[in-house]
Amino acid sequence: MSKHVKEMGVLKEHLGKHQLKFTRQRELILDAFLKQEHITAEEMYHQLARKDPHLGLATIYRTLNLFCEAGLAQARHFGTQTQYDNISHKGHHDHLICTGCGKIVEFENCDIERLQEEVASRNGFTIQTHRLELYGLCSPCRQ
Amino acid sequence: MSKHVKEMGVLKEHLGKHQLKFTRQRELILDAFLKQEHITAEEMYHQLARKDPHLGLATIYRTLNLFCEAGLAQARHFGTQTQYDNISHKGHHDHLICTGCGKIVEFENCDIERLQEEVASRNGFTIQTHRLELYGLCSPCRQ
DNA sequence: TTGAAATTGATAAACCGTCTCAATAAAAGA
DNA sequence: TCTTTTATTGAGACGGTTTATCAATTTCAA
Ligand SMILES: [Mn+2]
Ligand SMILES: [Mn+2]
Ligand SMILES: [Zn+2]
Ligand SMILES: [Zn+2]
Repeated sequence: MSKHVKEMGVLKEHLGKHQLKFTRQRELILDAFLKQEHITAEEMYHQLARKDPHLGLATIYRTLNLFCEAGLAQARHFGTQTQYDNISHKGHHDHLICTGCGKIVEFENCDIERLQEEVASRNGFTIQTHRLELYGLCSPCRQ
Repeated sequence: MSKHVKEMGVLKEHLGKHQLKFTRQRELILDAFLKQEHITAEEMYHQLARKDPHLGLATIYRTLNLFCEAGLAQARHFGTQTQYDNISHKGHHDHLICTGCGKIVEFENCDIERLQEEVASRNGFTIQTHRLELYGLCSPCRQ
């Protein structure tokens, strides 16, 4: 009856290719992760403490990093902490972040991405990844 | 005979407005900072150890953060460390970063900035700041 | 020159994420 | 299934970076 069948498949395929094992913890953490857009290891730790009080913080970190390698998540260093971004069904995207209330809006913009390529090639670079964050005030926070 | 007269003025004005004092350390650190495009506190600490072996690391951190408040620097959390970006005469700009050799190229692109505004207003946001980093390989690093 | 107030340097502490390692669990083989 | 191998886990130690603390010192306005 578990949801996230497709993503669980992605994880299992990655595990298979790397001689890794499918564990109760990995299943539990993936289920919780896929319900979020972004989450920190610490947040997930507290959230899962109810379901399994013995789940260690190190396991959360290890598992979220595993999800990154499997292409389900993407780590973003955000201020002092690391946010794990759920990219399982969305793929790449960038973020608008309200400095008032902390709200995060995801967006994609092909024109910007194209101009990025232009800037890169003009400087002799080949882009591998990028990071774009717009900080400002959302409509409610401006009153 | 010191250079950086203009920036020293900016600093002094900020100090004056906030009841802060102009010290030998602040002058020394600003002079060193303005010779760099980007630098970490640790790098500056080692660099200045020759001129003043007693300059404390905490003072470097405090002073670089002060420069941010005065609008001379901008902190960017970069991996595990904080880079202080010299924006005194360049103003805002973004970065191309080579994942091979670590080289950083600064750039400005009005078209991208304009599209960012568009994205923001379409989502009801007013942009205060943004952060755009393009990661890839520079021409030498691609062989 | 004096004195209030800010600053400094040394170091402790906080914080975040990784590492270590003995115990446990998974899965492959018999 | 039972056995054996190998990966994983959880607890806590650890390491790197930045901030907090505080007594001594320096700045600067009066
Ligand atoms: Mn996102
Ligand atoms: Mn720069
Ligand atoms: Zn808001
Ligand atoms: Zn390079």
